[in-house]
Amino acid sequence: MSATRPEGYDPYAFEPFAVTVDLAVFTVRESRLHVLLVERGQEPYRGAWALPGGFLLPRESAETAARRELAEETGLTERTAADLHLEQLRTYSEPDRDPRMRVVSVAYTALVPDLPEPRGGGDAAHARWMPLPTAAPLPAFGRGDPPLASLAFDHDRILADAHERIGAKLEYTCLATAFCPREFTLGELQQVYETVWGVELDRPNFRRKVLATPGFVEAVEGEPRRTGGRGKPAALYRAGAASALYPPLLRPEGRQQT
Amino acid sequence: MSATRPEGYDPYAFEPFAVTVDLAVFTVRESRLHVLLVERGQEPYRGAWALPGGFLLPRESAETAARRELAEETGLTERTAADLHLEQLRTYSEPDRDPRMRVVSVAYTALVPDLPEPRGGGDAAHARWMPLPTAAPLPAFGRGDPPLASLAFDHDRILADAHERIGAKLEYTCLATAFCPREFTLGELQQVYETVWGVELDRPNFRRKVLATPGFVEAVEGEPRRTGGRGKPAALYRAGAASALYPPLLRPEGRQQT
DNA sequence: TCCTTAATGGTCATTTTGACTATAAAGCGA
DNA sequence: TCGCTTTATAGTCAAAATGACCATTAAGGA
Repeated sequence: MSATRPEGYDPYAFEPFAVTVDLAVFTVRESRLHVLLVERGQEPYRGAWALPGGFLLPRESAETAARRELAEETGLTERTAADLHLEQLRTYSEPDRDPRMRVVSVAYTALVPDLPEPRGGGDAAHARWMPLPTAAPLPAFGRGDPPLASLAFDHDRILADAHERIGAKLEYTCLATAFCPREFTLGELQQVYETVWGVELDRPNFRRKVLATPGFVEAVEGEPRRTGGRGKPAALYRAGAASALYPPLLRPEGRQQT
Repeated sequence: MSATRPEGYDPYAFEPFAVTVDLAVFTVRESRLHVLLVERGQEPYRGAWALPGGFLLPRESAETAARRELAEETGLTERTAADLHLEQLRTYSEPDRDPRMRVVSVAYTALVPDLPEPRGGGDAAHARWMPLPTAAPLPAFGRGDPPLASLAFDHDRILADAHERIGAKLEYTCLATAFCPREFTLGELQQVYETVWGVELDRPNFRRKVLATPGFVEAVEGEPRRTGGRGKPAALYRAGAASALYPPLLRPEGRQQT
């Protein structure tokens, strides 16, 4: 198919690459978007933070490898991790992205509800939830947080791509519920949107939109939650059967984009 | 990071994979969506049709390899091909997707205006534009077309994913202009939407929407085209500077999705 | 008990759609 | 040359969806 593979050329003569998966695992915690990072124990980038990930096993698909890593890094059993939302982001293959050798990495994005601190076995001991810088439009939260800006390899780029992708997918899918526990209030769901997008939304309008979208959420039988929360107890909902939002729930700043 | 990589494990000991790119190159021709296919000259799947593609060169990124293949298969110079729309679709890595060996393939989607028949050098001699089955909602066109339904490897799946992706992207990006020549009429642009989506759109409404979206298209200075076309000559437009559509141009069937 | 904080229930004006009608400007066949 | 057909364009009108607000309800806390 190319000058590099003329007729008669041996198609078995290929350049070998190492293939890995990298995970951008997000959660919403205390109105901040957090990503799961691990501290590197060896060169290159020893001591730097990086996205969790690892090599594919010989007969594993990237998806399988990603779910395995997800379970390990979050400290959940694979069985529990099987329910988490995981989707392929894109593949990074720049020749020099890893100084050691040629590594092609398939990146995945995972959305999880607020989990306990990562207590995985193995070297996940160095894993930690790191808050992402709050987007401009929101009131400035803790400005003293760890400066998340120079991860190992090209992981800054992967993280940025992942953040952008989930922001976009919240618009036209029911993905936001993946950040919530099994039962949640509309206020919590709205928090997800506000946190990921970095904007504030009008509560009544958000509620109207969500409830008007068939299959987005479904009410839990009886009672609202009372919790220690200050205001009026909110009704509880579960994720519905729909996967797409129609019409979409567009972020307000969309107008300003080019 | 895992039981397979305990502390002290040599991270350099990785399983080698072959890495390829596969291309789903689309064009709109005579109100049908066409994809570029090549006939395989050797086993496996000898004689079957497949998406064009090939191995990454030692120091090439997947993107570079994809653009190189695109130029070769379409018979365009790399310089010309550099202007074509090319974007990464996703990566396919099932262990047995290639019977010969472990191959991880990064798939790309390309959109091109109606080009002459592929006359590439090398083995692109077996390349051909193949019409895709017309989606249900449209009037049944030539039902006697080649049954595009069992491509080599997992290329059916890749093709289906690519088709779905471009359909979705037409909704919220200005991508449709990538199918058109440099100057085009609104009727031609509408054709793109109708062809990819397999629906009919209301002409005045389509026109209103496109012209109301700043940066989608811009009018060409003077005159409309007259061409042999039957009706009133249409005004000519060029692609504008915008890349996103806000609000999006939603396909009508959206409602029926889950 | 009064105040503050959220959740909910509504209203109203604007925007955006979707469905259509009407007019203009070619090409064609008789 | 005269209709007829075809495609482009200009509008109209009502329904649907959004954005901006106001009001009420039901806790928890000082």
